Amino acid sequence: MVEVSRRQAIEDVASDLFRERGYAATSIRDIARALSVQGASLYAHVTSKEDVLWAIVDRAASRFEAAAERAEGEAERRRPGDPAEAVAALVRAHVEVLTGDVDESGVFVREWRSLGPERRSAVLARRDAYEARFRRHIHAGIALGTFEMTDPAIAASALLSAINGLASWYDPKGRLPAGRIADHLVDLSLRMLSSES
Amino acid sequence: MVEVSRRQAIEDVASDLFRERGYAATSIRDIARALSVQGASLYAHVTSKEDVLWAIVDRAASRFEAAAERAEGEAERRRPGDPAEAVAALVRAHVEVLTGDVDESGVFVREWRSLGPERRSAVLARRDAYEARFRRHIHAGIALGTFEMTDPAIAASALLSAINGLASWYDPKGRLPAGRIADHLVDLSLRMLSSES
DNA sequence: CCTACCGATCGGTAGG
DNA sequence: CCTACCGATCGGTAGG
Repeated sequence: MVEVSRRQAIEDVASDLFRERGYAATSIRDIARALSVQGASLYAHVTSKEDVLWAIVDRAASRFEAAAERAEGEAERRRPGDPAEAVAALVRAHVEVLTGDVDESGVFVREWRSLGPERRSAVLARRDAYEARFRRHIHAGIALGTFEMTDPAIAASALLSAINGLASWYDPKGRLPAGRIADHLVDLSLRMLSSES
Repeated sequence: MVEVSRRQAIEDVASDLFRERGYAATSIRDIARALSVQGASLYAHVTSKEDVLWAIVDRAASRFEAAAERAEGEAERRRPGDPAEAVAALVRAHVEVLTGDVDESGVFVREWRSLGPERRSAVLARRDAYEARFRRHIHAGIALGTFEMTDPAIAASALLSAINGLASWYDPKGRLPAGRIADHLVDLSLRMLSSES
């Protein structure tokens, strides 16, 4: 990857290390070593270690939000008011963001708890708003009879957990390409929700 | 909870803290403070910090394995060769272990990566063997036509991720009791797999 | 981006 | 279970 800035290079290396060993177990000097500079030199580009984590988590969150927004819009254009179409689009978009940058997404999924109190609760609120997209379509699908009666909150949590698990086992050089995995997860998700009529 | 031993008290407090802040972000002195003793005093009962993590992870793994073994046995006794019955029993057993001790299970699900290389790969192997139980029943169900055609490895990963997500959001004092949550997750799991015939 | 350095904290040991 | 202490490492600053 071509680095546009030193700051970006730091965040890329940090994403890799944070995902691999976790934020707390990664030191500023670990990041610096991977860039062949002294630890103290990083402070010319970042103000704190948490600052780097925040940049990664915030960018990942924005990517997920933007992709979901676009996916919902396109689903609505294709099949207005169709909850299955909307959920399928959301799942596919989520998988695409996740497989598009495993490091960044993995840090977002697993390491946001290491943020300070205000940022942590800000992330929690954004995650809840994101999950609410799924809850809304599940709720609508139940009302329409497209989806089986179920608890929308549990179904949405289970569904998102299922696809977020990908962050732990997806391997870009693995058996299946990202597109095929997305197909499978869309199928599994819809089957989990759909009524059998 | 009545503590049977000082060692057990240490592990209980450590489970709580490891789950809350993560292993790397929790110091031996944090654990000691929660027990109102000096940090160095803990070393009369444990040989290292990783030793404590290992005890927690190993015990949790054993609980999941034992529960799964029993669940498969009972399912086979009730409905021999019925993959749906087996998966339902496995999911229910898993949820019961998880909700039975959120701290221990949460550490097992999230913090096993902090173990040293040998222990980490031992845990990975046990997790794979555990997941293989699900894969086997899914494979059998597809062969029988009970389950929809799908990739058993992806389906098993997705299913386990979905229920493991519980470790992140289950609240013993929450809206729904553990039993009701288990019912929902069993339903969602079977629906995810079952063919619509 | 470097050297030099700060105070704090880490996991762990010695010896009682 | 305590006091006293070890060497190592931590995030971060000063001053160039």
